[in-house]
Amino acid sequence: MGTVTIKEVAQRAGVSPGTVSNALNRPELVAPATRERVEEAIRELGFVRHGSASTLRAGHSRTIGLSVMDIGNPFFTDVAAGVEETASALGYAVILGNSAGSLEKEERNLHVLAEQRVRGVLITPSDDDPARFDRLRERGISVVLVDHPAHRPDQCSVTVNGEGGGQMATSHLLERGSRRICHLTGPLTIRQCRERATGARRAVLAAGLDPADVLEVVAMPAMTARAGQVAAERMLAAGRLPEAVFCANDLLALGLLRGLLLAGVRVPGDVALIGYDDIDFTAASAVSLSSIRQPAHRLGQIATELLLDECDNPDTHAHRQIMFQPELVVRESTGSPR
Amino acid sequence: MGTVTIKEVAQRAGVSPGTVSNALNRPELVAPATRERVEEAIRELGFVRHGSASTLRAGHSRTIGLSVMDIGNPFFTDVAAGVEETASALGYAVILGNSAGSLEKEERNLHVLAEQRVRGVLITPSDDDPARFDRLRERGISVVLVDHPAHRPDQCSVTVNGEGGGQMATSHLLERGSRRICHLTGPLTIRQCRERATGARRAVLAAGLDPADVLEVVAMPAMTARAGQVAAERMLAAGRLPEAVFCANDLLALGLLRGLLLAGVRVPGDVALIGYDDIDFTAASAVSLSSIRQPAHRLGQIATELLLDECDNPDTHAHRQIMFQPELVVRESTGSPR
DNA sequence: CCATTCCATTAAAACGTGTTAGCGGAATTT
DNA sequence: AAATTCCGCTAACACGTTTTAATGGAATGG
Repeated sequence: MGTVTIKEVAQRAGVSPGTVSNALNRPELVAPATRERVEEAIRELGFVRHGSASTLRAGHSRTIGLSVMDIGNPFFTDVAAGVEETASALGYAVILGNSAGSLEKEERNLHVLAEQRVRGVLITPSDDDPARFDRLRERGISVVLVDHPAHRPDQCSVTVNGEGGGQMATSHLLERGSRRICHLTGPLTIRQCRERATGARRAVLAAGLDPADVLEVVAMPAMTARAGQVAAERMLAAGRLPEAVFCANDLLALGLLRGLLLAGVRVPGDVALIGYDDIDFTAASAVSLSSIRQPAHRLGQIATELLLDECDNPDTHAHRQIMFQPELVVRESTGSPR
Repeated sequence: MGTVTIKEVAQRAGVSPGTVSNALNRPELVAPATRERVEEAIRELGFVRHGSASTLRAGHSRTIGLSVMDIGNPFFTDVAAGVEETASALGYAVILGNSAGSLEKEERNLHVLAEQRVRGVLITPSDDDPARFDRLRERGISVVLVDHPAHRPDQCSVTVNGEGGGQMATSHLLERGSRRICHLTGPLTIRQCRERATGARRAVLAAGLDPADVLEVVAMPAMTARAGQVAAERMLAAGRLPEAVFCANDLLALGLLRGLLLAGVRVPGDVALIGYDDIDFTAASAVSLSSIRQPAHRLGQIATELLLDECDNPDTHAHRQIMFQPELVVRESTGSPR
């Protein structure tokens, strides 16, 4: 009961199991008439191919793994949506893992993915160790890094220029006239945070100014709205507000914005504010938020295409490190002070 | 090369393949000394169990499927996070599908999940047809409905009381003194929208008022911030603003809020506003948004526990239809007019 | 000391599919 | 008409694991 196998389909269609398999996987090998009979038998019996048996015999599966750092962050949600859309269109299933920033959890996820013999893995790694994925690749599991540059030429990666984005945001604040800028960011162990900070510094230098005078970097332990609000409270307690804040993340920016507004600080009048990621909600916030837009959805699409190309055409595949350019979106929070 | 099998591990440890399998799955059957040898061999060779072979032989996998309606909606993201967390803790992998509201896509997802022989499926179905999942259950794939009530006692479901939530929101507006209320919602083909609308109506009746006088229902084709802003523009064009708006969704509410504020309408002074879902961003919006909180993360957790219990203890398992109660969260957007 | 029980281990048979080599017959060429 | 090529199909094995029945040896009881 329950499971109907390829054998029963064969019997019903009056052919051998091998022919049914061919009709499914290499239809051009089987005569139109028999193919029709097989398809009818499949429909009548409600046959569904046993993916595990198929994987076992064929040596590869129709699934890919996706390991992200924070499924709660809309940026990663957008990436995930792009991945799911592309993979699904090509008949691949996506196994989702949320590392939540924990290296241990990430390792556990990768182990599960290895057990499932996924065709490949898309991952936003929590650390910088490039050797960590070698074990996977030795097993024939391709790896594409998402939002993290590959260190070596034999690996694909898809990123957005973080230094460029940081520079863009900071230049915008400088052009606006701000000369005391705070860069509110997350743990500097996170590469994206480091990049954006570097970009900020570079923008100050490019303007012929001394970072020591102009730029103060404040790193919070988390990149959440909650952390942003805490940062606001600290700034207010310290007494001396910066003229502008560049947040490494829209969530931080939204929290900071809320904290400042609650205390009666005017934005952008007293403090200008720019975030990063341009998530959907920035436009709807108290003061609409200027931000650096990243093509998250597209990132997911391209990463998936790269991965599946690497899987399906291992010999012709050329490893690529693709870097998208972010885009400055100016809204009210850095508008001219009224 | 690459794949190291149970056989090689057995050879290295000087035992038979069967013993290695036992050491992995039923350690109590093998003597401590040999178990130690086996574990060492596994470590040395970097052996990873072939999940497909295991599934094929054992007849069931360690994966569950999750099919949601809109991965971009923070409510579902929270659910997904709860699911991933719980499943992962129990050693299960989660295959993610995004139906994007399309029935056809949902069917395709379910087919993929059936092929993968997932242990069970968590689904937020796009329609009301209860028979649609029978085919899955015949194949031994358990189904738990998420955010959708089960019609039959032999099926688990986890929901949040939508009528109650709708009533709660509307009563709150009525108590506040509003007598011309607009209910802004999405397609009424969506069950959640219907429920909330019913709740709104019931609240009006419970207050001894006539819905025809008090309540106007406006259904948008989508439940996005964009749609909310369009709704605001229409209201303004129509000239006559309601005293209060109950939105079936925070995204709609945020969009509406933005549209109203841009036109100089005061919230809650001219129009009071309440949303639904209480997503993270409501607190950070222009005017912080009153909303109906749903325990999304918990929903995901419980649904997963129910599903895995049904899988692991099919005889003792009691099907349950769990309904959570939502919670009113009052913020500025329904505060007393200044 | 023999019979019994118990324990740790093994050999071998599945699970459902993909694939390879080969077979018979029809179509084509000599 | 015989020889060759081609086409559509089949038989049978392999993939890596789990599981059942069987095995041998140690421990226990009479």
